[in-house]
This record gives sequence, structure tokens and C-alpha cells, in this order.
Amino acid sequence: MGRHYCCYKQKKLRKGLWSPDEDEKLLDYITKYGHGCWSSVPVQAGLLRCGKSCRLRWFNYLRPDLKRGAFSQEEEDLIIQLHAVLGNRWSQIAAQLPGRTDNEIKNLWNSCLKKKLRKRGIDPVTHKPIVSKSLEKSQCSNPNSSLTEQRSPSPPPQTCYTAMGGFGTASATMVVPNCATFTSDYFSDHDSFFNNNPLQSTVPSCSTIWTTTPSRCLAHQMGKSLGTSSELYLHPNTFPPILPQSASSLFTTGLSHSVTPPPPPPPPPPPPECLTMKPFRLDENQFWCLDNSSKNDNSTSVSSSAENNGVFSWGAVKEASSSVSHIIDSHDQMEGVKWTATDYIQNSCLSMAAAAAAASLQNQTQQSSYSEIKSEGYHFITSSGSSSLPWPQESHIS
DNA sequence: AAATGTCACAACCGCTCATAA
DNA sequence: CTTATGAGCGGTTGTGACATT
Repeated sequence: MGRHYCCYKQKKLRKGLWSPDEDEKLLDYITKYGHGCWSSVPVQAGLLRCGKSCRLRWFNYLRPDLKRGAFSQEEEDLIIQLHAVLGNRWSQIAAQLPGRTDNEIKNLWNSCLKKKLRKRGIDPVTHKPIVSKSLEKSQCSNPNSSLTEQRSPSPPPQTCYTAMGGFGTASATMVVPNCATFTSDYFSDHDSFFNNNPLQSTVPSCSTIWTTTPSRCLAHQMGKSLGTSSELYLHPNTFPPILPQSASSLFTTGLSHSVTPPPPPPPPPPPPECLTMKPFRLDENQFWCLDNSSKNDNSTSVSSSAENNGVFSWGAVKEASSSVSHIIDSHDQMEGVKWTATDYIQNSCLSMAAAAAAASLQNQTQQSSYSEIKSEGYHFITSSGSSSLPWPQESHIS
């Protein structure tokens, strides 16, 4: 199609910058009569412009509710955060910034924000830390390195609610203290586990959560407004399998907690023999591995190899997650999520927390299996203040 | 002072989607 | 179902101000 029908109807159409006289004519006309059908606006208003051009001029410049002036730091941060989730969906991003147009935001992004991110060492396309070629080369030469998987292409942004809505109307953003320890010591040690158990599969009907690699687990899309701001700190040792019940209930109550993050865990002993894949560490003494000896997906279980007696059904996690996604889908009043940080690591943790808490929400009977977790290190911050939950120092699977 | 480069912003172009006839 | 038309979106280009050489 390209050129609009209205553009053919009128000959001698003006192009280029709008003169003050043209602006005044358009403003006067729309103020008096509204725009109605845009193709008729230039004729009625006495403008030698096409309707499309009039519409653009009105929306991007003449609208009375437009905010003028430079973008604030808060607005810039928000745009970056939104872009990390929504990609180049400028109109959706603009919808979160009252008084700003998609064109304005797009221009700001292309001219300014992309450079700022690069200066910070963040790829403006993927919102991930830029890996230097030398580092990548050296790590790729290591056959045990997970970087080959990390270089797989990023899936496109999805359009659905983020799983965070399942925790209630309060939004939450996860911040991980000691990220370096988290990613290198935790994720990379358990690449195979996460790669063989993508979190996407735990929330099948929502498709908000997927992962191509452990460190690339992303929760996508958000609701509408970005009113509340919450942060959730989780200790790496808690991932997975399950958050304590108190953690998930916090999301719904909006309580907040604060606590100093614990020191990184000591070097772990070698993992035990596991069934079909590399186990992942639950704490310094316990490991989890996927028991896929059963052909039935729903009976696939994750077992603790410490005592080899703590088994819970991975299928139950799936069920629980589905339940949460149902909550999300039916949550008409969902406020949406404010991402107060853009680091992909945070996103990855968010997804896992969502899946983990989903399971804890759904399967109350299984809470007893991990209710003995001594939590001493969860850190929650919400818009209403801050308070603390303990970090888990040790875990017992009974 | 003139030429050139850079930048931010405005506007256009091409496309998809929705809707009505 | 097809076609015509309008609305909207995102990528790209044009323009003018300013800085640098």
C-alpha cells in the first residue's frame, strides 16, 4: 500500500517541515471539530498536506497533553528497562510514559540511550553485558564452557503478561547481590540441568518464561502501568527448587524486608553420581538432579542426592506453574511490573523465582518437604518500605 | 570565515492490520 | 471472499543547529 489514498486525492501536497501557519490551522481545526477521519482533516482545515501527515503532526507535536522538554533520568531509566522487555515496540513503551510520543522515545533511543548503554558495557540490543572477543575466545576454547550456548540467538520478545503478576498486584524486580558469584559459580556449574529443564516448560500455558541458557532466562512483557516498585533479593543457593512459603506470600501482602546478603558459599565438594545429567547444587552438601528414569513427563522427579530420600515431582511444579499462569491470565487489574534493573541476570532470577514460587503456591502439601529450610537471607524492598527475610543457611529435605 | 562532521529532532515511507462495502 | 480505505507502527531519511577543523 504505502502511500495513502488521501495522498493521491490531493495534488500539490506539501512535504517537509510544518510552518507555524500550518500548525495553527491544524490546531484550530482539531480543537474545534476533532480530527474525525484524518483523510478529511487537511481538506477541511485548508491544508495542503495528506491526512497521514496531519495525524503525525498532531500526535507528535500539537497534542496539548504532550510533555515538553528533556527527558528526566527516571524517564530514561524507565525507557531502558522497558526496552529490555519490549524491544523496539515504541508505541508500547510510549504508553508507559505519559506525555511522551513513540517517535520521541525512538529518537532518544537511537541518538542517546544506545550510546549510554554501550558506555556502560551493555549491548543495547540484547541488554546483556558486552563480552569482549578475547574473553569469548578464551572461554570458547574451554570445552566445559557454557559460552557456546550463551551465544545462541536471543528469542524475540513475547507478548503476554510476566509471571510476576501471579504474586499479586505488587510488582517485583529481582536484584541479585554478588552476581558474579551467582553466574559463574552457580549457573555455569549447572548448565546442563537448566538446559535440559528449561523454565519455559514449567509455565507452559503462559509462555512468559523461557530460557535458552541458564543465564538467559527471561521473563517477558509486562502489564500496563508501572506504579509500584519492588525488589527481591534471592540467595543463589535457593535456586532452584523452591522458595519458602513466606517468600511467595510476601508478594501478595506487599511486605518488605531487608537484610545483608550472605557471603558467597564455600567451594563445593564434587557432586555425586547422578542419573542422566550433571546435578545442580542445592547447598554445600546437597545436590539435585533430574530423575528421568520414568518415561512419563509428569512423573519426572527431582531428587536430592544428599540422602536420596527427598523427592518431589517435577510434574507438580509444572502443575503449580500452570496455576500461576492462570492467575495471571485472569488478573484483569494487574498493575504490571516495574523492572528497576535491566541486567539479564536479574531477569533470569525473576523467572526462576516465578517458577519456584509458583510451585510453592500450588502444592501446599509439598511445602512440608522443604519447610525446614532455614531462611535467613531474602531481601525484599517494596514501595511501602523494607523489611527482611532470612537467608537459607542449610536445607533439609525430609 | 568556510567547509565538514555530528547530533537531535521532525517527518516521511512502507508496511501491516482492521473494518466496511 | 475480495477490495478499498483508514489507522497505526517502526524504520529510515531529511533538516537545521551546533561543534570542530
